[in-house]
Amino acid sequence: MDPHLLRTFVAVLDHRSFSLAASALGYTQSAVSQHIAALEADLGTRLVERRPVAATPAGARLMEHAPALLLRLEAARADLARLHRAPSDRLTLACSPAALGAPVARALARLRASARVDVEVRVVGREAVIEEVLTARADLGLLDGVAAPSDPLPLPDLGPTVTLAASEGPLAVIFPDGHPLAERDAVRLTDLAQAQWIDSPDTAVPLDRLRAVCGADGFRPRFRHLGTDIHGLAALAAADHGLAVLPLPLAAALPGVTAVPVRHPRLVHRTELLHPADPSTPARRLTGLLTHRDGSRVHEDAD
Amino acid sequence: MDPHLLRTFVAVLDHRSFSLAASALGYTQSAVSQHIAALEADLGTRLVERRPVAATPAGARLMEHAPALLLRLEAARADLARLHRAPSDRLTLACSPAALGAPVARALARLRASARVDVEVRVVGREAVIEEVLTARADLGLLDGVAAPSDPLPLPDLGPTVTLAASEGPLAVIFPDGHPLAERDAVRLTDLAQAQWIDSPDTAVPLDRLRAVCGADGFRPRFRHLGTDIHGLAALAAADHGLAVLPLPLAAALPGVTAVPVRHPRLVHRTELLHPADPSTPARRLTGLLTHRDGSRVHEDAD
DNA sequence: TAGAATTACGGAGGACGTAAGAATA
DNA sequence: TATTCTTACGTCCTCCGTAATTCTA
Repeated sequence: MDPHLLRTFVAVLDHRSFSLAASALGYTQSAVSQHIAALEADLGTRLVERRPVAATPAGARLMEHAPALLLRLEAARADLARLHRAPSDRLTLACSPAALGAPVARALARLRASARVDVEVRVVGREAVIEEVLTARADLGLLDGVAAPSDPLPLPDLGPTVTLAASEGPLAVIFPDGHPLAERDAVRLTDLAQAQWIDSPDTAVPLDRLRAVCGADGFRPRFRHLGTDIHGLAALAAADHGLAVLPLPLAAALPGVTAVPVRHPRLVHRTELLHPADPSTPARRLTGLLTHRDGSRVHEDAD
Repeated sequence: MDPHLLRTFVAVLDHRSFSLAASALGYTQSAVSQHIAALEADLGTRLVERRPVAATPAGARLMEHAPALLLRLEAARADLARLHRAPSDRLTLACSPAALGAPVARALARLRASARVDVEVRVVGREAVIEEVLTARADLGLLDGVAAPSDPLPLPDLGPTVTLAASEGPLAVIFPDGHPLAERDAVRLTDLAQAQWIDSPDTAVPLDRLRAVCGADGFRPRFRHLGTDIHGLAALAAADHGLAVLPLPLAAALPGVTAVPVRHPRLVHRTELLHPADPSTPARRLTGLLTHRDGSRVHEDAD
């Protein structure tokens, strides 16, 4: 279970090919073959089916461990490296799309007004936000999702190196303009379980999360939208491809769609701040700006 | 960051000695010294101070990663091994002390009545429960704690290999018999923040958890009780060394102390079932018995 | 039969033990 | 000065590349 072997194991299954994995990792085919053989010998099981290359049941099980393990390993190294890097005026913020709203933009403006700070915001998928923070490619992360009021978002293990802060606001469903339900003051999510939904796991609230949080079946995806582009999602929703759940302030400003608040179940759109154990000075300042406003937390509905 | 190096790094800090770590791991002193040197070279930082042996700041940081990392690695291996082990009539259950109440005992009785199953229950500390399940030394785990009603317990990352089920019941504070507050029908935890508390992190509800869940400071430990022995804790509480929080049904049966229900904040004693992805047949049956009774979940207060 | 994984083999480098050398309490 | 860690060095073993071999779509 040498991490090198795990890394090539993951690469082999990702590429569905020994040779492609080899060139991706800078090895020869032969080395990759030996890695897989060594791993299989070590674990006493066949992990990969060849021709075509695919995971055996045991390999699939290992694939549930290996990427997380490698990420944690890299995170540990990045965490140590952070201890010794020079203090910087640069702030890199990894952000899921719906977490980047007006409050964050304003907090960044205040940060730049108060000191000379170069800012880089990277809008990426939810899992990538975690990855960027853990590996110190970003100084801070902002991750949005849906939860019961004042509950935290369910996050995978972030290790000892990050903590959380949050803001909360109302949720909305976006309907195409003129849709019968777009007239409503509010909707119940459970009434819409059987509607047409767009699954946009990185941009909107993922449908499996809606299912979990509503405790209801339904929310079956008929249309999948990959990427981190809220406007594109709005265009799809406007063209009646399906519904999606977004934070209300953001959804209300989208063209071609009407945002209707979610009334039931009682849920909020929540943003968590992923905060390394040992943040840079600009990161610490932004954390202060984001989590305190007149001594209380930022609420998006305060806008 | 070879796991072998991490393992000796952890052993060195655990033993506060290179030579002790070496003999514990079956290496020579020299090898351990080389391991530490290699790790320090790899990470570009001094990790341990010698004479006396202690962690540097960077080493302390690494110690927040390394044990979890090694556990996850062992967990992955154990998970794969589980796939290929022979079906067994034996059930090993790892259990935190306050999770082992009458409902669990009865479920085990029903299991044994319905089939020939050898049972082994290991009562261990909370962290050890997780460890035993992840490394497949136990088939199932039962872990108790305190949370808001219907909230899950905050658990560290359990990987993809385990899921949870739960039972919930009321909480109580134990007072020495005859204590003025022992007459009450109920108490508010926040009123007791400044009282004398016994910190018994593995047996009762850990004080830091009380602090977190009450959102209040206080609950400062003056007396620490290590081990997994509820009766011993009761003896200490009866002798007026301090208070502790336990599940009500269990606390009510303890000698020398009076159990007073916690009314506020609204909290429950919750038990989570740690369930491997691929459990043995007896484990699956016990899970069924524990999580369903007449189609609903077990509630300890149903007794 | 061509594309792709495996096996054979050799050289370079790494890992660990023995033993001698420094450092600190 | 005794204990404990470090360094030097030799051996063995592992790792990876080249190249020949086997497999299968």
